[in-house]
Amino acid sequence: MERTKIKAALASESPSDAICIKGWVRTRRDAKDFSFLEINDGSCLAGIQVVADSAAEGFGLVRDMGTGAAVAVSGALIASPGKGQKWEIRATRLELIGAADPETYPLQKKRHSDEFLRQIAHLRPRTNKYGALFRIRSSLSLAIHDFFAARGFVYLHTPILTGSDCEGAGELFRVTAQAPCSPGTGGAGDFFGKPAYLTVSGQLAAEPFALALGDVYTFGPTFRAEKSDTPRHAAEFWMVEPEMAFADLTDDMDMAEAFLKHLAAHALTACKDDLELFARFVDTTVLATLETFLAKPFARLPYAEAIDILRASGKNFEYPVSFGLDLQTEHERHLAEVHVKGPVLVYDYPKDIKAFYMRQNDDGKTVAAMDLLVPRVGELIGGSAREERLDVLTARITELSLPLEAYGWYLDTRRFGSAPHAGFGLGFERLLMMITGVTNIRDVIAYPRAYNQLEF
RNA sequence: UCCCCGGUAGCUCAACCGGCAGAGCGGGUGGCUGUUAACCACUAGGUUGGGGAUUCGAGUUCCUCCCGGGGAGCCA
Repeated sequence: MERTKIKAALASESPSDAICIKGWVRTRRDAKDFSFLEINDGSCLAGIQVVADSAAEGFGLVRDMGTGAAVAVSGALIASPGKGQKWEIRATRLELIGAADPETYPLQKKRHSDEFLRQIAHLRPRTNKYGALFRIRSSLSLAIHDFFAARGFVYLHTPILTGSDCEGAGELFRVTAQAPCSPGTGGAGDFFGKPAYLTVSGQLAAEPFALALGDVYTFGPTFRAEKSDTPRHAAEFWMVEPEMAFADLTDDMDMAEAFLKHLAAHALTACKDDLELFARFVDTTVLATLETFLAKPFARLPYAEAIDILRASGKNFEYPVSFGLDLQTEHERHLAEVHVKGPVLVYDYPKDIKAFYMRQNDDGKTVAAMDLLVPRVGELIGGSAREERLDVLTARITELSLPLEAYGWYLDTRRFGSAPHAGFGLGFERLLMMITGVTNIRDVIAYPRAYNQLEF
């Protein structure tokens, strides 16, 4: 008999006398002559209740169908006489596909700590919370493509391997085809004949495509070798990077705001059931947070004004606040959590604390850069208008003593048909943290990679 | 890399001033005609993260290493 997914079975309009489901036992409750089994197949948060008695073929195997076992159940889908569920399956045939030894199966039908589940990342998707998390992750990934597709963006795949150590964001992982400790590592005898790295951003590769296809975006893995051992950092994470031709910083901020609102709205509607789990057990404020997000325009604050606000706050910050210094975590939190109490776009940063490619403003002091700060998560988006003027960009590269020759291809885009353009990067895992209320980035990645951590 | 907290049964945690290592859940066995965090009874389960030191005696104090969590820096 053809397998029905539990999500579809639970959504049935009418009973059925022949249905087959396959999944994993979450819990079993035995009475004297019959048993209840709750089966989950990952298609949705809810499981389906199976009632089995001696009339069912294979009933003798029920004693081995403990938590974690893979089973197939055939029977009739009937309205449940019990409380708590609309439908249940009265089994006519039970099959044990894969047993799970109850003495050694690590997952119990009780709540486990995130720290414990992190150690069994290969089994945690079988829990309600992580099943829900990864369904939401999938759904939001697709929503990202929907958003850009609806606006005529081209989805661009930029390389994971790069020879450029000047992408301007963070520490890089080196890649080699040489034996460990070989003297030729990264040199002339190595695979590429020169040092190779894992990408820290697709932006520089995306810009030329924006200046050809108009609007493009990348969505893929990104690698940072910083020894940032915090709940908000991973060595491997996914980043969304739109890049738009004929766009300035205001267009950039408008796009970032529309993008996030689209994703928040999508989570509230398309991921409703899964999201409610997080609202109940992880962070009771997540739904309200998303609704606040949608309710009004994001606050926008020039950096200089943000500095004034921080100074006027009367707060005794650990780190100094003055024009020209980067905002520290405590400052970002004050702006997003205390001052605005919601998402805030801070823009026009001093040029000395920002990357070389950001467009210089006429004041000679600032660049057209923006960060989106959100409560609890901190920096969710970083973006800018790109310096499109060849002479200004060349001068800036020289001023910073960067290797001009390495940027030949990049500067070509400013040499031939240059145009204003802008873009931003969004850390996908941080978005998931914001939406679900999960506080550790390692719990929104299937198999997290971080400093001193490379398991599974 | 720095600062703080923690590591005790499969899981979550107790154990007072240094004095016999415990509970709940989970597991096993038995019971129960509709359960749903099922319920009731019984039962097994420990090198207290590793190493060293102090002491008549260390889960508890000291040193050191390992692992986990939180904060900072850096960033998305």
